[in-house]
Amino acid sequence: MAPTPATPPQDKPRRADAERSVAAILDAALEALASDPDASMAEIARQAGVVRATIYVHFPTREALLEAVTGRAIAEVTRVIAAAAPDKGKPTEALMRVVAAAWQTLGRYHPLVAINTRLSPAELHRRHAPVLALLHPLIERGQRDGSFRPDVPAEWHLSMLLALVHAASAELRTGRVGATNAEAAVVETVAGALAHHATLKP
Amino acid sequence: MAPTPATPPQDKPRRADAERSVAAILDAALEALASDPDASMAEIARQAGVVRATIYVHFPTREALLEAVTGRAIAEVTRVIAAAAPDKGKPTEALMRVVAAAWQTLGRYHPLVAINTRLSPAELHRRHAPVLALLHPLIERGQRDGSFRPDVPAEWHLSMLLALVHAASAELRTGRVGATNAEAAVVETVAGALAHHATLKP
DNA sequence: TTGACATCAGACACCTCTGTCTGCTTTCAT
DNA sequence: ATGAAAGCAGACAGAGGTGTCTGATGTCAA
Repeated sequence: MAPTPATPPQDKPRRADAERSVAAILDAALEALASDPDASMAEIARQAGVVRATIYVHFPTREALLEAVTGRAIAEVTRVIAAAAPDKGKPTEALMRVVAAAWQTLGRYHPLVAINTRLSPAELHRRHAPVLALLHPLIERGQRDGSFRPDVPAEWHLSMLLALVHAASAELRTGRVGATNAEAAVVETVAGALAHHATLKP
Repeated sequence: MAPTPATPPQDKPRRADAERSVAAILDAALEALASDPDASMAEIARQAGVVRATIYVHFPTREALLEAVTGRAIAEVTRVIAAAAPDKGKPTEALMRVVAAAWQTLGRYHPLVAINTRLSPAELHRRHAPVLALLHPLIERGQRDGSFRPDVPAEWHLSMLLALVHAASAELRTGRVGATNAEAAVVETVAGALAHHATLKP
């Protein structure tokens, strides 16, 4: 319930070595939590080349570290989506443009997606709230003009979108599909999933 | 690696009260793990109205209990899917029929889906192997005849299918969508996601 | 009815993780 | 160059979890 700030930002100007440590810790957390979403602080510290206590200098608790890691990624994706102008052009085209943009940015954060699997659906939605809020008008616009299936709430489409993108990211990590095909595949899969195609109804 | 049997079946004929205990434990595990996938053995025992040690009489380890709970559901869904004849009729129609059948059976196991979120993608695929094996030929058949997008491996489609059904189940549990709409929505969402629609490609 | 099975109640050893604390040393900023 | 900030090393208490065990009590099946 507490309005925890996503990233514990540059409140106080940190010293150069502190800045380096924080970066190393965040990167290590990203990697460590990718292979094991329950990775301990000790494991993260080890990968960061840092002593465990050092983490607690910058992040008061494990939870805070998690928030910082995910917040960084979500914030970046949110920026990219906003830049892709979800409110411009035909809904289907806008959707594909937005998903493509998000996917590319997500490229740097595929490890992070594994963390999502440790969240309850409610918590997952809470963390993705900025992204979902940005997309909600687009979905409704598409439902009004018949681009997207109108007989479900917009939240349904948003959940499916989220699930597909995350699953695609996981698929990429397994190596079952190459990075080259992945972008086109995820864009079209999402577009097809939300689309309102009368032909499919017998 | 060990070929653990999904359900520790009726090796030895258990006594009537033992049978009752096992059932209560499995049901309690289902519920407990739904609200918290990390629920402890103590919590499960409490909900089952049983002492913790009793669980260990029937399930040697926590892992084994988890296997038993998930195995029961997967086995049932597998049976239902097989009964829906995925190899008969046009691929798209077969897919919709199969998804609808699976979804209905899944109805009793929606709590269980939460457990999936604690599994790595690889582990998730392992547990769903019986289901995926059953669907694999259908996907390939649909790719050959142009029903499903052919430019991705069949495994891609299977992953997206799995992700959508699980997400839909989660969506249902949040109450954001009613049970009445859910079946049609999930069926059409899946069908649209896998479909090969040339019109979407600009 | 009787003996084997199952449960209960409670304890135990063991483990892992978190968060804190205490010196001591290194590194940065001024 | 000097003091403050940051890091290291290692320890600590506390919480919570798992799996095992014992002995007493209840329950089923033949």
